[in-house]
Amino acid sequence: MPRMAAYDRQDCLEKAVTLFWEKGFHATSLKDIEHALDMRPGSIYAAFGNKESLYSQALDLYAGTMGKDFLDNLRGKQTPIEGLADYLRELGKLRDTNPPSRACMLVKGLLEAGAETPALQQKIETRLADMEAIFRQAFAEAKAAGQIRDPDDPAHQPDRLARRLQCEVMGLRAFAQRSGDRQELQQLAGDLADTVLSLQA
Amino acid sequence: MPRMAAYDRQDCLEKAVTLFWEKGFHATSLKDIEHALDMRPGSIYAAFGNKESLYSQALDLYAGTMGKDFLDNLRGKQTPIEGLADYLRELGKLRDTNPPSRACMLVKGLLEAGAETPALQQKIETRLADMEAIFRQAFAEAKAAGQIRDPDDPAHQPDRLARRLQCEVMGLRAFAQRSGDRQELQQLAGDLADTVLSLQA
DNA sequence: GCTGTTGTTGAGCGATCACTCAAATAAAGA
DNA sequence: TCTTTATTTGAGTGATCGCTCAACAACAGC
Repeated sequence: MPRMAAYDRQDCLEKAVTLFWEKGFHATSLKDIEHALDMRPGSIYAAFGNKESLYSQALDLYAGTMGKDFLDNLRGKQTPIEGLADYLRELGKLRDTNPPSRACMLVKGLLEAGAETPALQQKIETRLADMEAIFRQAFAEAKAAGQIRDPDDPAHQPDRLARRLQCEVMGLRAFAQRSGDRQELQQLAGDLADTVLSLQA
Repeated sequence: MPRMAAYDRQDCLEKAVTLFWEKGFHATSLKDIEHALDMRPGSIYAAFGNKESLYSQALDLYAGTMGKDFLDNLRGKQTPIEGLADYLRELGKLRDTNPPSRACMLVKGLLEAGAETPALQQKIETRLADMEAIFRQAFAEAKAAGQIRDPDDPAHQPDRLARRLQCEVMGLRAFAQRSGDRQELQQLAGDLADTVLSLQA
């Protein structure tokens, strides 16, 4: 019957992630989007709604990909704890592999989203809570497997460890946004990873 | 001779800090600034240059105040290490005392500043490096006083400890931007503070 | 080829952006 | 009081913002 869409939706969203991740929501104009997606305004609005909606969908794709990558990374590691430590260590290499967007897109969004965009705020909070839950689950599995030292220490409960890990990931990736020495970042990531490893029974 | 300025420069910059800190650079319009400073465009441009220059001067005031507050906090504490730990613990209360801007303005700027504003990028990097140096100095004093455990551990060198502390402060304050439970933030800050305390000899 | 349906196009909408400048205004010295 | 000099004012600049929509183009069934 009708005409087929000329664009690939997933491909567009990936390009939108790249663009928004780098420039942020406010600094990205529709001109930028038109150029990045190679689409004209009408098509963009027909496909994704408006700028905020496109950003929101890009956030979903980003968060989903991040969560999936994290879980993939955990699988195949000796223990959950070692997997978590490795994850931090990997973030130390982020400087070389992923310029110029190193900070977490969710954190960038969290710090940028104001009261004028409550829907974005809520989405970002939800996605961050999702990540925290994934971390908590990993720590819970480690604890269930008896791999956490001092399991009765209240500071070693999965939820507290998860929040702390998320805090450190946020900090590390914000730190990584700086233009400082490559090796210093890797060293910092290693130090944070060692802290996680020291939790091991 | 001439007419005196009707505004107080320092007072204006403080208001600019509050405004930019909350809304970020891009989301703050000149209308917002006119209203916050109670000045008309011409006066603003005569006094501070342009929007970017005003933001830059606000960053300076913010960073200076933060550094000063941190050093004031260190004085009067039993040991440097305890002072650093207390600083982290205090950040856990940030949720109640300082809404709605909890994340560090420098970090917000770092994640927002793009290649279009290299001057801002540079200023932010410099200011973050200054903060890192202040942290390093505090750890160096602690080490000189023999208050650091395992002083030969390379991970316990002042520069590495400083970077790690800055990373954790960045993370904690980004985390604090979330609307989550008040007590959870305080708990997280406490856990991070305890990690610092565990460095003590 | 024709028709019906949907996707694509891009000129252009009103609003807002950062910013300017000539005129009005206020204070200090003559 | 009058002149001089600096500051304040706000209407208005061109540019860009996010976004719309009537016209056009492409495909599937007939």
